[in-house]
Amino acid sequence: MPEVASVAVEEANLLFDKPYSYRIPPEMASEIRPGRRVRVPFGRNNRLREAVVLGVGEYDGQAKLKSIAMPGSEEISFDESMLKLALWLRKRTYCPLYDVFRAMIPAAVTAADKTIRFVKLEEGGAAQNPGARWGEKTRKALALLKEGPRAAKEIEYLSGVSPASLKTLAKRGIVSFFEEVPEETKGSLRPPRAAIPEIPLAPKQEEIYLSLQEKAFRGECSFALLYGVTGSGKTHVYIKLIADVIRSGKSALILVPEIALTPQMIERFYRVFGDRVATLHSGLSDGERRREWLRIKRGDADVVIGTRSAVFAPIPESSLGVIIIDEEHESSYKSESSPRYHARDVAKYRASKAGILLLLGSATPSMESEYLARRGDYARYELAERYQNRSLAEVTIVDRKEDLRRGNENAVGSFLAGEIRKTKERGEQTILFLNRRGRNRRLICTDCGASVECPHCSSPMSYHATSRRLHCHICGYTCQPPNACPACGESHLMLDRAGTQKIEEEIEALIPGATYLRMDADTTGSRYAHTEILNRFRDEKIDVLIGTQMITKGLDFPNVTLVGVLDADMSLYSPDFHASERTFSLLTQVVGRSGRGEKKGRAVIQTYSPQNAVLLAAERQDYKSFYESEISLRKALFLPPFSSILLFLISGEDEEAAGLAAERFGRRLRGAVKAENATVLGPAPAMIYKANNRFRWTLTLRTADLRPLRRIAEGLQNEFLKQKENRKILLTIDENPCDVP
DNA sequence: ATCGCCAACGGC
DNA sequence: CCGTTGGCGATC
Repeated sequence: MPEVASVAVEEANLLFDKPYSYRIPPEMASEIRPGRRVRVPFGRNNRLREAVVLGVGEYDGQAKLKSIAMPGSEEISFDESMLKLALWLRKRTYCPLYDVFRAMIPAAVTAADKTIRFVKLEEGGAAQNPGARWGEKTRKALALLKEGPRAAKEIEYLSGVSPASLKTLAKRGIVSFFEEVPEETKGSLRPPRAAIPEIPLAPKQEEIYLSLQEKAFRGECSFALLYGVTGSGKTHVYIKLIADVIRSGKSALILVPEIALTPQMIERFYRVFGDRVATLHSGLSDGERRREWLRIKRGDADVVIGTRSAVFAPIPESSLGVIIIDEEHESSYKSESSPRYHARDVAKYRASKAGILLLLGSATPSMESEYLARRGDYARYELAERYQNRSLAEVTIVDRKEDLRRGNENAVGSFLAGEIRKTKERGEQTILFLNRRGRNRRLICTDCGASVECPHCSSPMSYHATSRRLHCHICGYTCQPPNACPACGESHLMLDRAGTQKIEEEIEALIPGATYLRMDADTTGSRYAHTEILNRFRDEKIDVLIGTQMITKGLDFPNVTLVGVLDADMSLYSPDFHASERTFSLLTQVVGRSGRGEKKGRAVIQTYSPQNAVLLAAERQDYKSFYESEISLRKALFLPPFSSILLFLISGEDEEAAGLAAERFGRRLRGAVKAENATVLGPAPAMIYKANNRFRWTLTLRTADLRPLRRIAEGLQNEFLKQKENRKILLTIDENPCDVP
């Protein structure tokens, strides 16, 4: 019987993060095993903390040890394979051990069930206030409550009634409050388990499917990359493969980027696999997330679809049958907070341990995956034709300088305006894409030209129409819009028009009578606004949909035959070496929204640099030539996939101290890797130099082989954090970051 | 992080 | 003389 357990404790700073030993009380001895979650007293005040058992052993009688306070539930623990995965992940994420465990099980699952406040109508309550005349909001709230009890927050949200008036209603005995654990079963209803329908495949799809099927059932690990142009029917191949896998009694794990953006794809899986589907994504409530996780854990669902963190879905290694990553090039698969893992790497690990097929799919494969596939590390498949022989959209690049020369400063150029008009006349629809990567409306001083910056970050604040406040996207700080410019003191602040708003005005002027809808951060405030806008666009045959990043993915409207990209240059000139790759992929995706039905699709790309090679490749929708020119550039510059990158981020509240610490660390790093095949750049100020009141510096290391450098980097990080002069300085390390910090 | 320990400093 | 303050070290 084990007497001692070594555990990873939560909220341990990197400075004192290490395995701690605890006695196992005899009555717990039979259930404590590696991977089990427990609570232990920690520190001088013996506050109970969550911990995960790493190993068990005998007590040598040497040290004085505290005892485990209580075991966590067996169901919500880590099996041996997941424990191993956690330790593997820890070696490449440079974070406290418990962070890795925390990322692997959703907080909604591990947290003790919380009750929330509900409201219900009191029996005969209304009779106590005969003839009472309520306000509109109160009447609406009471009408909702007639249907049954509801969460107080929900009532407030739906009716607009204030918490105070609800309280008043309770005081008068008309309603009453009670606390309850929210139901787990609430949520979207989906059809019951259905017979899986036959899916007709085109000959090329069939050929690929059969080859993948052979790999999937070979009983050993294999990796495959499916390159398929937009609309080529990759999903059909996935579904056939998944159907085979679950028929054989195993489970399928499917990763998609930000699921909220592809409700159509999820719908499709529900229609085919019914209640065998479980989803894990950010749009779920805590209760739904907990329910879905437990369904997977209990084996009640064998088709798991989710975003990045779903790669940790609790499917036992022996039941895992296939992993599919759709749109594998998407950067949202890389976590940008601790632990900074890439879901693709985790999927590779799980697939190789389980001895199964990992299938990566994309219309614009990442440079890394395409490189590995061409080298023969992955099997490579190609779907070059659109499903049912629909042709790809015809793309035209328009030089914006032409319009400017003629004095036309509209964002919608004359050629594009003409195309929109023709499309409208044919009774077809247009999508206009504004490429301003999450940039929101700013408050600008007409005197000095500065935009209002966050007081804690070197980053402009953005105006949110829903709250009528300024928000900082870096640190989350919000405030009322100031009256005077913080930079020059003049009170000439003006809200710039939203890019999409400006386009609306132009459409009105250029194409009289055209109907349009706008989709951006301002119009998609609530959870369902997204779907609502898209449904209206489709059902009411709105002429033009104007939107930002959020309209690029997965939309499938057969009547859309024109797509306009207003400013293709925006993402092209960024300091990140991924810029070309991102722009090409973005344009391909946007263009792919056009001509998905039987009608021919068109696309117009407006740019100031019409000779740019990336744009020209996008015009021809020629992934191959894009890849070939980009890969030779990467090779020449010793960039991934020819090298791996370690990014060191050093930050401190004291500007001078942070800079000096970065200098010191730079010298130390260069010294430590002298014998390795590595180059070090920096320290350089981070892109966002000040964030959250901290001044930030970066060092970038490139190497052909990461493996020997992991231990060196971890050692240097430890050494750095232990030094007194670095007391208030943070050092984080990111392997192959996707975004510049 | 967070807490307790000890040594230095200061008001009366 | 005793109370406050701040650096230091440990966390099983």
